[in-house]
Amino acid sequence: MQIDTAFAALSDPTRMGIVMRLAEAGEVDATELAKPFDISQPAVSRHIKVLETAGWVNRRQVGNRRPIRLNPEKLEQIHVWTGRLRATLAANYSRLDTLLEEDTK
Amino acid sequence: MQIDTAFAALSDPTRMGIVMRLAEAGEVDATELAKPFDISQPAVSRHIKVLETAGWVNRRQVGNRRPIRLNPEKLEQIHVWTGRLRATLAANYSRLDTLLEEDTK
DNA sequence: TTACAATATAACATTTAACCTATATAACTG
DNA sequence: CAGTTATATAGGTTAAATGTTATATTGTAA
Repeated sequence: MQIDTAFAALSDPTRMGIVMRLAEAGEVDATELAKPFDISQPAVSRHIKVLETAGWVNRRQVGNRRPIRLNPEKLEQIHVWTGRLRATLAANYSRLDTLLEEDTK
Repeated sequence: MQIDTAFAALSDPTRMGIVMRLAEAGEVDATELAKPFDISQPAVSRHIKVLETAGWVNRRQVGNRRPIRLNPEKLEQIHVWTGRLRATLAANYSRLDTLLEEDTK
């Protein structure tokens, strides 16, 4: 499942910004995507590649442009994962609190 | 909100392993937490610190031990964030698909 | 108080990530 | 075909992350 790879891809503010923008704008060309950032075009190109490798975005070819869009499955995967972990945690929480009280005594 | 910091903290497999274990075990001492990993005790200690700084875990002091536990709020935060982004994406999706069809023509 | 156990910090080496400029590739335009 | 636009790759530099060993700190226990 390589869930840590998915997290690693979002650990950079530029990539996070790209993901947020794609969620709102739907589909954006690489060049357009690069504009708000104060780094070079090649740098953005590599960020996009990192996101693609991690499964966060898909690219298609339209003429000489490469529109990028979010892969909703990846988002879903993280959402589900956090949901499950939350459930696991909640299940263990009451037991844990009991232990904490004993410790305090 | 520094959501990318939260993701960065989970971008390392050791830290991800620590978080998973804490979700299941509730609360674990630093030494105990280090055992499954093939790295030194100081390395694990630093990973714990990264998680703590990012808000993923809390430590308390019990004698000369430092039991660690997950901070459920952080998990909740990520869960909510992915949920919202998913909603945003879904809202834009029908519009996007229309665009894609026009392109294909 | 002396020694031990749990954990953190320091100092240093090594790997990885991110950036830049220059250049390559591929498609569009005249 | 020649020039331009969009994007990717290569080569090199710098900074950040990670790991190691040695040592410091703090609490426990004899």
